[in-house]
Amino acid sequence: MAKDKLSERQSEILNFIRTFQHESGYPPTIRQIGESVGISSTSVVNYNLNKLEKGGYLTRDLKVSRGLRLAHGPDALGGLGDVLRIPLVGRIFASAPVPVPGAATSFAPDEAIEITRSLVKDPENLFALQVRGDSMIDAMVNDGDIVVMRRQEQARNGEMVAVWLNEREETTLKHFFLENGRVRLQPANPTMGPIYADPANVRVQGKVVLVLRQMK
Amino acid sequence: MAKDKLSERQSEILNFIRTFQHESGYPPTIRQIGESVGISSTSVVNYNLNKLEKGGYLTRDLKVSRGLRLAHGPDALGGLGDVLRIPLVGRIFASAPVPVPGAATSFAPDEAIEITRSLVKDPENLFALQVRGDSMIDAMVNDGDIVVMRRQEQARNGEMVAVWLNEREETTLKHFFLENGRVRLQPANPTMGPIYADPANVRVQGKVVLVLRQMK
DNA sequence: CGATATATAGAACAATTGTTCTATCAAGGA
DNA sequence: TCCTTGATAGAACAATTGTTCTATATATCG
Repeated sequence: MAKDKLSERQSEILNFIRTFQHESGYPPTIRQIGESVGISSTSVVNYNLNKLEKGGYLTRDLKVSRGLRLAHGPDALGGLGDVLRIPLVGRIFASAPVPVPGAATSFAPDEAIEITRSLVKDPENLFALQVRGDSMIDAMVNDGDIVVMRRQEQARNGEMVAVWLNEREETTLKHFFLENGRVRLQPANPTMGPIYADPANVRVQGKVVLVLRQMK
Repeated sequence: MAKDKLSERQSEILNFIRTFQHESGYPPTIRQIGESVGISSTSVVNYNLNKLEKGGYLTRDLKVSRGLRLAHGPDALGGLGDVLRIPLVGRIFASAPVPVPGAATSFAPDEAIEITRSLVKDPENLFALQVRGDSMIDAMVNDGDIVVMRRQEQARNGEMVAVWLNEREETTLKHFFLENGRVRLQPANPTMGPIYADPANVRVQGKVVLVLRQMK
């Protein structure tokens, strides 16, 4: 059972939650819902909320006060349609590998940047890093710049990736090319030459999808 | 006392609230805030929240669990409305002045880029240009990059501006410094030296506020 | 009819959560 | 030096709030 049609009461509940959330900035309590809909018993509200959750109309967080949110539907609360919030997971500099966030890790970064979805084609697996130092100027990336990356271990020819070079023990941002069994890493700065490396010594850590430089 | 500058802790708190609200759909509790920022005492969190409310950064509803919301600012509860649509008015290259859009001109560009308001501090008089050619690599700006500029004829020291140099007949992006009656234009690339010019021969066309580079 | 599922009420409970009070410590000012 | 202010900690308290349990009524189905 997924989407049953709503009872009159359940519609009222949804409606009230929507209004309350909009006006208060946070969801109502069970008792507030009951009061607005004319239910004296908290258990009945709870009962209906569970129904609504089963129906996919909202999500609940158990044991959490006001722990519910409307499903992202026609006019969901957040409405964050075209704004992506990308975790700023750390710094990137030449002398250390990229701090790639773990796959299933539900980390909670206290910092994040927001960009419009239109700036990237695929919003999956993105994270952001701030560049530390001048070591990546050959990638046209300056101290303080923010690079948005997608986590991936494989690179296709021509993509700009962050790689860790075992031999040199450094992280660098380069355009990646696999040619005749060796890797050519081409700086973005057209005035500079490529470096070559053995594929075994190159570890791709992510693909650069966006570089942001904010001026003071 | 209205708008004091925030302490490090208070910034963290605001940041956490923003992130939490975004991810959960409702605000955090006092104890959740304390935990995330590293405060063991609920009274200290309460203390800082009151400070923040006095400063106008958020609103609180007394005696209400999770009863706080961020002030309608950079990204208030909804998060919507903080997307700026910036007209892409043309190309910028070395051999021509910047195509600055007219002041009151209500032009209707067919192209535009969208960015979140949080990426710029003042959303007034912005326009965007796409860089053509490799002539601005000394400004760490590559062919294809998009520069977002604010229209202005005056520059303050240290700002990165687009200037037209009468003598050389070229447009360039440099950090601007007025020193002892002459203009020093400093490339963003720290490995390159400045050029000097007579103020009469330097025409500031706009201030660079953001550089965007999208990777294929 | 009897059985089962649905919807509702009321009450009690336990956990969550905001508030308040006292105390400590450092930095200035009088 | 003493006193005030700002910032922090800890604990205790009281209100809020989600959960659970029992009970009742109504319907539907065999």
